[in-house]
Amino acid sequence: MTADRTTNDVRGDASVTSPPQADPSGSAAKLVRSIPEATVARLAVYLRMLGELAEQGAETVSSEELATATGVNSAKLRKDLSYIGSYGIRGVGYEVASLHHQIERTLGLDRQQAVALVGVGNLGHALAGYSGFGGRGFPVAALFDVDPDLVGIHINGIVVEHVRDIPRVCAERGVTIGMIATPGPAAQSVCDQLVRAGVQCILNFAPVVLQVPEQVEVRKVDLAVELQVLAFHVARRRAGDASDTVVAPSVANGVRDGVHVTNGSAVLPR
Amino acid sequence: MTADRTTNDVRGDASVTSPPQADPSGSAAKLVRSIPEATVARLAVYLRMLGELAEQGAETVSSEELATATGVNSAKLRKDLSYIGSYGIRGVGYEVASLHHQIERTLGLDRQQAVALVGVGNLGHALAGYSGFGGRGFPVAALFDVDPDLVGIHINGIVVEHVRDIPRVCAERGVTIGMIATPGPAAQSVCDQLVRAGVQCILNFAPVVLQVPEQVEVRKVDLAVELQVLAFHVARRRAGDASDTVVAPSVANGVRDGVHVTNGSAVLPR
DNA sequence: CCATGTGAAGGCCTTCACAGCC
DNA sequence: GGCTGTGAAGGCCTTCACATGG
Repeated sequence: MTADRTTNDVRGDASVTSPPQADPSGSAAKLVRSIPEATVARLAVYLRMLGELAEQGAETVSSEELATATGVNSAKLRKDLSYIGSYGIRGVGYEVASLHHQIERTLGLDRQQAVALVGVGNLGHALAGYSGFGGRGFPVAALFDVDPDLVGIHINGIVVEHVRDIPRVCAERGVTIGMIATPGPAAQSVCDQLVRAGVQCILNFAPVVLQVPEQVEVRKVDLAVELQVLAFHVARRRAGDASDTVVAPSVANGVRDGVHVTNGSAVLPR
Repeated sequence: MTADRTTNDVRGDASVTSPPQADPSGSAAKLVRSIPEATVARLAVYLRMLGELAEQGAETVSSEELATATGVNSAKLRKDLSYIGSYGIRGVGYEVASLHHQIERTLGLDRQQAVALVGVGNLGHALAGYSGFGGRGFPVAALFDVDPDLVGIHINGIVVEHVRDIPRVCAERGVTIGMIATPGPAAQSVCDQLVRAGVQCILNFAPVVLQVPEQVEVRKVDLAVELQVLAFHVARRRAGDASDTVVAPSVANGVRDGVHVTNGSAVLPR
């Protein structure tokens, strides 16, 4: 049955106040519903699947179907959706188009967010060329680097500018999200400049902990950590049982961990 | 004060039995200590910082120092370290080299893990060229693609093989970890072949939920999700208060969320 | 005295189970 | 009858606070 699931990361923080919601009651702003961080990440996953379902011509989905397709428990999915409102029809399921729209609105994807990418080395170059961003409402509006061999070249029709111009260029192009794909030592300085340029959120690929003012949100993607966590599981498995054939059907007494899908982000590698 | 923290993802699962530990007691295997998944991810972060500290010539660190440097709470750090044993010295701190070694052992990094990368398109090419893998005990031992224009080329001295040869090549080279950087539609089929080849862990960059047998561990990295979560926070902020200057010092009543560092993986983009 | 290691408390999230509604 | 929405229960993880020991 190949159990699997996609659980997402968690802040040490509490949950998060919701975006503007057409709340009919004139209640004070203090009691707005709040959405757990873990739920927000999963909503993005549901959204993608809803897009695929719509393309396939589906009109409705049940929580069970959508949950299976996205690798979560159906109760969890219903609870997640309950945070954004009651858009399901009992006895039927969810209307695909409508739910898609509601999630999009909740995630703030109804307006485009200009992205700046700093560091067009190995990884950065790949990110710059990744066509999935623009298509998903995240047009890459600016590229930066310090390498004179890179400054001035075009990637996907965008010129690479010098890092020193971050404040001006970001302001001009209304950048709201920054991505840092520089070597570790350069990351903090780049981060500071992005913050000075008014960027509110940063996706950090550099292996450092960024210091930012309270109002700036940082998410970190650390490939080395991912691999090391996997390495741990390989080691654990090797230690645990002796079989090394592919699929051992017998289940050791009490060691029913099995395997699962973890974490929460992905790239359309086109 | 730039509060920040790096919280890592969480499985829906329970924690995880520990790797072989020189337990002096002859106790039954059933009671071995178990390490929370969240802790495992942070251990990798501590490990990197310990490496840097060692390079700088530090002999010892306190939990407070190491915690600040890695963006976590010092109590959490001590609890994390307590899962792998008592290697600290009260009144002093931790011996850098020794702690580094213990974490390495716990994560199973004392033996190399051969990695196979499937899909050398945009992102995959960048990953293949990422020099940080080999240096960290994860040599990329095999590359695969279906594109005839790619099969046969060399990247970093490694030939790109055809996907159909996954079972043979992976077996030959003792691959234990697979990375999937193909377009979404190809991912499941590639995954099946990796599993058939005996790969135990998979790092999935494709935006699909992989179906795997219970014994295979999958971690997913989804850039689109990361950006959408950030977009949500931008939207939330825009909805919350009206100021859009860079650093508004006043804190809205009850909206003291601020900002933080989230999630858990990163790439040394060299 | 200072910093580790850890029971205990608290918080967030998941899971269960069923009432409510179509 | 079926599926959603949700209170309640349970689990994992974080945080606190202090006993413990160099």
